[in-house]
Amino acid sequence: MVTLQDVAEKAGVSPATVSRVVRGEGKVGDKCRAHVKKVIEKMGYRPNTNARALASNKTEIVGIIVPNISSPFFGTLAIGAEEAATKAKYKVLMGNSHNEPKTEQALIDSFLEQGCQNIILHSKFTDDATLIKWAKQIKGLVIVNRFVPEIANRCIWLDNVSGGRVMAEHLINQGHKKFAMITSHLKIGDPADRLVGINQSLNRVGLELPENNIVYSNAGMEAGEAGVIELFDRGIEFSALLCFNDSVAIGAINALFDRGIDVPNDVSVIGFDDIIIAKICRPKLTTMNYPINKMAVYATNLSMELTNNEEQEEHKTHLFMPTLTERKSVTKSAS
Amino acid sequence: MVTLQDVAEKAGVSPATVSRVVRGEGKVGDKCRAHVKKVIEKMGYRPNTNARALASNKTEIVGIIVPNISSPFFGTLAIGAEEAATKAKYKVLMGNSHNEPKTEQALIDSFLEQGCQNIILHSKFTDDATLIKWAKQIKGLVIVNRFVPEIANRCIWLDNVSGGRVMAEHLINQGHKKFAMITSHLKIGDPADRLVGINQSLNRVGLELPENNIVYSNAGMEAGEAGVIELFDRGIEFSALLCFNDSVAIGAINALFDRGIDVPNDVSVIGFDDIIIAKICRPKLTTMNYPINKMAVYATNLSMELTNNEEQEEHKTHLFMPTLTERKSVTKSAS
DNA sequence: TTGTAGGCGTTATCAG
DNA sequence: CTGATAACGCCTACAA
Repeated sequence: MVTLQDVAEKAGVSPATVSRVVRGEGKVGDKCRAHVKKVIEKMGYRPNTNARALASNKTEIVGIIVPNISSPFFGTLAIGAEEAATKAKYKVLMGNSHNEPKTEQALIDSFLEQGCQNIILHSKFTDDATLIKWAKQIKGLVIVNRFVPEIANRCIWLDNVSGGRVMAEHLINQGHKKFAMITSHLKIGDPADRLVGINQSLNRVGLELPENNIVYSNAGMEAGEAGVIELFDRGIEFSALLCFNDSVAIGAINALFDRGIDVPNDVSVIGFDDIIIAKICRPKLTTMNYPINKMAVYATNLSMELTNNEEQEEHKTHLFMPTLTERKSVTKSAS
Repeated sequence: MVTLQDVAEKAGVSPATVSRVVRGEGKVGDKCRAHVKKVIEKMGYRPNTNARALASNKTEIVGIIVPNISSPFFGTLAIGAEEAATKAKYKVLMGNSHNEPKTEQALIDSFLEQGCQNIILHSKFTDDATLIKWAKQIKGLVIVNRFVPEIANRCIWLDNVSGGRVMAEHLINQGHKKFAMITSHLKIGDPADRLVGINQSLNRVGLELPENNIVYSNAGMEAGEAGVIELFDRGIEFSALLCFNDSVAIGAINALFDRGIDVPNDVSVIGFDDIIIAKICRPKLTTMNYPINKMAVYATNLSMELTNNEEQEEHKTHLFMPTLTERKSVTKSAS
């Protein structure tokens, strides 16, 4: 392994000078710099990241913590973060929390131990207080998909109320009047916000989504299937079904299909997230696009700015808007 | 930050002793050890990974390099590797090669720079010679989904010939006689091996897959759609369609559906990989299960054994078998 | 603009 | 069994 020292000797300069040209900082004469660069090239010198981290107490690593990277949504998040990190020559550490706060804490500790001060965190079950504590000890901590007022400027999140509003409006514009919904049993956060938006749009035109037309469950495909069955058991009539996310929507469509109900001709279904399978399923899903990739890129850049002492407006947060993606699962109401 | 020194002073012993108890190596008196441990606990000491790496020239990091972690297949791979790594208290570096050898090389360099000697690599486009070179300089390099004879004991791969055989057999057992296939345009590696297996099964019972019944394209959903159209343009008749992977299969099913052809009643379709969407699509896909998660776990453990100087049989490779997963896209032939 | 030297937190080799 | 004491490779004041 070639060290800074080796290069310095070969080039006939001091280690300090080589260090300067490697980092591109400090004053170095043009001739000298060119010469050193050539020697570095020739010897194939690569700085030792660990030594550098030890001496400078800094690293160029961003850590990504998500529930499960194999889900398309988080995979997309990870790709965005990785892209931004790689572009800045940062490395990326990855960890799956499986939605367990304990695991999350362990990952944070592990990353910190590695000297990683840039962490992109997607956390739904760790309490605000803990997040605030972490934010204090981790300069580059950024939270994705959650809003914590005390650390607003570290939060990159989505306007779920607006999302709910837009999806309901679209259905209204297609002439739908009878709605049902399959959403998450979590009564706070995203699901609740979307419901607020949906009701805003509905109420404005004198329509409503009766509580009895809402099935609360978890957020997977099975939930969509079970949700449809539950709605039928309750004897609910509806021409438009709002789903918490695309997986739920696809499960619902399958269950409807099994009962001989065609989507979109008999019932319209709308999803949320716009994950890859929304383009693959049949019918292709009309859904709200969640710009998670862009958000991840943004979050990563923000994190790096944070650790590089770049000026950040403390009293600002980072809110993204979901947008309607029209495909084939929603159509005009027959009535 | 609490250092080894701090602990040593507080405990009234030398740094060397603390280091010994931290690492659990070397001889330390029972009393002494217990006392030091208590102090460590009380002070909340965490070893500095970078200093450790610098001094010992070892790290506990495994690097994962895949084309694109947001695809379900690679996401599943990553989850398996991460799980095994985390269990051994290793950290995980992640990189996406996007199938570009240059990017792959850059990632390898980057990981090496970090001191990472455990690398799980999924590479299809880097040549054997380069892989062999890497294997020489990276003690814990393990290749997933590829066989390179010279470094056989570092290769974790799938018996694609057997996979092809099994999928064809299943179709034969259902009474199918007219086959078509949409596969990858790569004439070597996985696609070719599967084709060999398919032909073995077919030939044994006097059947065949004529070259004209094969469409070569890439491996995405669009390829499946285009493939079906191409087959019809050629006027091919078939009751069973073999697809290179699940995405292709789903694209094919959609294209068939658009033409009023029902799967599985009119045509049976079989996929490969058994990614998550195989359970989600309609009809649920009959496909070959690719145990990529297990393979990733295995690969990661092997990599760690390799760097820990555990005995490894040089003349051994690691071959996994795909298995048939029956769902709803294949049925008995009408004829 | 360039060089010197001390230090970052651990490991590991010797003595004792 | 325990304790000094060099490394490890690089950064960074401080000098020159």
